[in-house]
Amino acid sequence: MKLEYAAKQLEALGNPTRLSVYRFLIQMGPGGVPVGSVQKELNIPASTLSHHVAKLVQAGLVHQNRESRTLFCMADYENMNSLIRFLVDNCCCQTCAPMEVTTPESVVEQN
Amino acid sequence: MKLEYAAKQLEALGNPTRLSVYRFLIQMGPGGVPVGSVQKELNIPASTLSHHVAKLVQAGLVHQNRESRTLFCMADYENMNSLIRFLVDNCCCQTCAPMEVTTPESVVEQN
DNA sequence: ATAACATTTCCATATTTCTCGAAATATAGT
DNA sequence: ACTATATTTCGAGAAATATGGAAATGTTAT
Repeated sequence: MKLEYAAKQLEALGNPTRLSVYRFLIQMGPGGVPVGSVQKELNIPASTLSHHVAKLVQAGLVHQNRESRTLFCMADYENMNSLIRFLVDNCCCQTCAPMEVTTPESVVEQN
Repeated sequence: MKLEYAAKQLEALGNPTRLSVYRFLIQMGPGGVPVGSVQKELNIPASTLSHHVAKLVQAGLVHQNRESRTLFCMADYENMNSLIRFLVDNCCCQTCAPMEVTTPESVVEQN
């Protein structure tokens, strides 16, 4: 993964509101949740939330999937795994007892 | 680790310049490097670099250690490990084949 | 004391981010 | 057509970030 791309994802997560949104999406599982549910659950004004979600989508950390009137949001597990791998490979002590990270083989280096 | 603290660290890393500084510090090993070396190596004006380093220090990701005239900077491995653990525990697919992360037992939950 | 060196702080500017109400858009039901 | 629902876009202000030259600080050597 390119450093610029990783930085963009880290920046997207580097805001308490967005990080809590992302965590919530993870907690809600791969099926995703309507934006409105996030809004009510975390008590974020609709337009503010929309901006934050857009930023997460732009960074490739969240997907959206329209189902008639409701827009479902879901965390992108693979991109998150790639990001964590970037951190482990590039930003972790190399000589220390290594952090062993096992990922499903579906997670491939990309971007 | 508290979400706000994790967000602060992610924000600190979420800038290409700072991320490259941090990566460089990691690469240079636990002994640390003078600020000036970072400056020359990565070609960042002194005052700009100083600001960025300060932000990394504030986030607890970098330590500084003065040795006469030169100020050595070194990555904080433990806090980085805690951050990665936060991401794995809170922001990763819980039902997927889990990412197994083994850390030295010295790494303890903090903040 | 003065000079050289390493780094930070001061300062100013340009840019970006964050916030959120109001209006717009898009979809579905009556 | 009209209404209700779900979400985004517009617009605008306040705050924060990023950048870097110049001056200040602290340290060592002469």
